[in-house]
Amino acid sequence: MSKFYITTPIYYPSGNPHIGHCYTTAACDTIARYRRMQGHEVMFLTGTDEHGLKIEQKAAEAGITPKEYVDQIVEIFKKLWSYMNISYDRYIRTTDDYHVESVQKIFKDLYDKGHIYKGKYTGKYCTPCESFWTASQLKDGKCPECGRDVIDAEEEAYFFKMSPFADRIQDLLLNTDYLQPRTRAVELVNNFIKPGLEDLCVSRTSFKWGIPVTFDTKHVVYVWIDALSNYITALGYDNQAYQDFEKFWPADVHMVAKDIMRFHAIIWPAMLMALDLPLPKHLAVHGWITFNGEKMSKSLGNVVDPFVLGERYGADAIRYHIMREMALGADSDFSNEIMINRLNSDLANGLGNLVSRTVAMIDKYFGGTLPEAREAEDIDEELKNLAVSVRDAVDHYFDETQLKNALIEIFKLVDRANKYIDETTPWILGKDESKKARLASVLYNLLESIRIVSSLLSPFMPSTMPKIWEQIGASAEDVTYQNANQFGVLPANVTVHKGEILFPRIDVEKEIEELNEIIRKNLPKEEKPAYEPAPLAEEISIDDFAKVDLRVAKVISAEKIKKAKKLLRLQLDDGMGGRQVVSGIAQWYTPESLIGKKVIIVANLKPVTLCGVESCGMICAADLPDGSVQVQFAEDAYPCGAKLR
RNA sequence: CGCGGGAUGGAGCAGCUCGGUAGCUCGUCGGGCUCAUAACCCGAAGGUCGUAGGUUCAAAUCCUGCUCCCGCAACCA
Repeated sequence: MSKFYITTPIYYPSGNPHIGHCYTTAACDTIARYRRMQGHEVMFLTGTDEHGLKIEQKAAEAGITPKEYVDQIVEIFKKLWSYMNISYDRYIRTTDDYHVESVQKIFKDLYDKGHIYKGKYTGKYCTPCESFWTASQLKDGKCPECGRDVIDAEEEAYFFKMSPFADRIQDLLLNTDYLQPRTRAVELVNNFIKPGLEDLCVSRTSFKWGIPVTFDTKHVVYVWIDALSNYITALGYDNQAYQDFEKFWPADVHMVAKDIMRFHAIIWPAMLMALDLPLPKHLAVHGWITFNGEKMSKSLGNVVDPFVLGERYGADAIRYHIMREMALGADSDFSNEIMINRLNSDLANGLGNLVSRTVAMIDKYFGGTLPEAREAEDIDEELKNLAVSVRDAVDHYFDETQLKNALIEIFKLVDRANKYIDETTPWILGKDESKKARLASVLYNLLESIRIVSSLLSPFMPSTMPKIWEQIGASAEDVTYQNANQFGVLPANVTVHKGEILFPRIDVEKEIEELNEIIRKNLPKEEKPAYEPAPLAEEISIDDFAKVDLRVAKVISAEKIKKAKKLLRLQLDDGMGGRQVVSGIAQWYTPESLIGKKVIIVANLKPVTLCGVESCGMICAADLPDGSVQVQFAEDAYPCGAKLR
C-alpha cells in the first residue's frame, strides 16, 4: 500500500473562516478521500498558524490573551470542517507543544549549520505602537496602524541565507513539475530569483507572541520557519509526538492559494534544502474565489458565510459548487446566482432527477425489485462503454489536481443516462407485458450507471452519496473504487428504496433575495462613521516650522509616468528656474486638468527618485474621508515662487 | 522598454503545444416526451475567435506591431 500525504495551508485565525478557506480544504479533502478509496494510506493535514503581531493585537483589543483568542477561532474552524465533512487526519496548531519544540530545534539546527546568522533589520519604527514596518507597509509615509510619524530604526534580527539555494530553486520551478500550474514559474524566477534572492528575516523582537529563539530569548521565530515547518513537525520531525515522518515525507501535494504561492515555491524549498530534506512533489496553486467580481474580504462586506450557505443547501452542495467552478490556476467568481443555477442544473435536474426517475420506475413497474430476466439491445452498449471508461478519466484528472474536469467527466455519464431514458422509453415498455425483460435491462443499466457515478462522486459529496446507495440498493462492496469501472455489479434482482429528494430545486429569484437580505443583516453597515481627522502630529516649535519652505508654483506640463499607476510627473515654474515634481495623484487628476494651475509645494524637500523619476518637492493636498486626494490650488494672482507661512 | 496572464456567439469557459469543418455549460426561441424534483430529450438562432499586418494552398491556432483588461513588482515625498 503506498502512502499519500496532502496538506492545506495552516490558516491564520485572525478572523472567522470564509468560503475561500472552504475551497482549499474541501479540495484537499476530496483528493484525500479519493486516494483512500484507491487504497493509499493517506495523511491529510490541516491546521492553524497562530502566532504573530496581528493575533497579539486582536487579542489585546478583545481583552484576552492571544491563546484564549486563537482557541476561540480554532473552535470555529474545527466546527466548520466538521460541518463540511472534512476528513483530516491531523490538525496542527502552531501553539502545540510539540510544534514549538520542533521549531526551536530546527531554528537552532539551521543556526548551527550556518544557514542563519545574526544581523540588522532596518525599517521604520512607530514609537507609540512599538511596531516595525517596512517602507512598503507605510501609509502616506506614516504608521499604517495609527497614522503617526515613523522613525528610521534598526532592529537586531536573525537572517536566513537564501542565495545558496537560488540555482536549485530555479531548476525546481522551471524544469520539474513541482509547481502546478507551471504558468507562474517564469514569473517567480524573473521577479525573485534573477534579481538575486534576498536573505530572509526569520526572527522578530517587536512582538512577543511567538516561539522564542532558545539561544537568544528576546527574539521570537518569525512566520516563515514557524508556519512552513508545520508540514514536517506534524509528522514528528524533531519531536516525539508522532512517528510518521519517515513514512509520509515528502508531501505528495501542498495545496495553497496564489497569495502564498511565493512562500511555498521559494522559501519552503530553500528551508528544506538547508535541512537536507527531500522536497515535496507538488505545489498545487489555485486562484481566489471572488465574490461578484471582487476579491473576498471583510472590508468589502462580501464574505459569504459558509455556515449560512451550508444550512440552506447542504454541505455537499457547497462542496460541489466550489469544486466545479474553480479551475486550478485562475480565479473564479462566486455569486449566489451562479451557485444556485449550478446546483439546480447539475445536482437537482441532472443527478437528483436521474436517481428519482429511475427508482420511481422500478417501484412503479416492478414493485421495487427487478426481475432477473434480461433482454439486451445494441443501444445499451454506448451507455455501458461510457460508464466503464469514466473512472480512467477521473483518475487522470486527479493526478493533475484538476477536480473540476474530473466532475465534468463524471457528469457526462449523468447526461448520457438521462438521454438513454428517452432513447429507450421505459414508460412505453412498461405498458407491454411482453417487454418486461427489456424494461428490466434498461432500468438495471440505469442503476449501474448511477452506481458508478455515485461511487466516483463520493469523495466530492461524502454525505449525499450514501443516500443514493440506499436508494438504488447498493451495498458498501458495490460502490468501491475497484467496481467503478465494472458494469453488472449490482445483483440482478436488486431492490430499490424510494427516498427523500436528494437535491431540491431552488427558486432562484426568491433565494437570491433572501440571501441578499441575510448578507445585509449580517453586515451591520457601519453607516459612514463621522469623518475622523487624522491624529494631531507631535508638537513642533516655530523653528521647526520655519524649516519647511512652502512656495507657490505653476504647473507648466504634466504627464503620466508609464511605469506607475498612481504617479504624475509635473514640470513646475517655481520662479527659481523651474523644477520637476512627482505626485501620487494620477487616480484623481488627469494631466491636462492640472496644466496652468498654481499649486503649493514643499520646496526644500530632499529630492528622491520614484519609479525612476526624480522628484524635487511635494505638492500640498488634502486627504478626503473617502481616501481620495484633493490638490490645494493657489490663487492665480500669487506669483510663482511666493513663500507661504 | 520591470515580470507574467488574458481578450472566442447574451453570460462564463474549452480549443492554441502538433495550423485544415469553432466546442461546452447557462440563457433565448421552437419541437418532442410524460417515468421524474415544471425536471428530461431533440432542434434552431446567435461568433469577421480584441485590432492591424505577416508566413501559408490554408491561421482562433505560428510571427510582428497596437489597444484594452487582470495579477506580481514598484509607487502617493
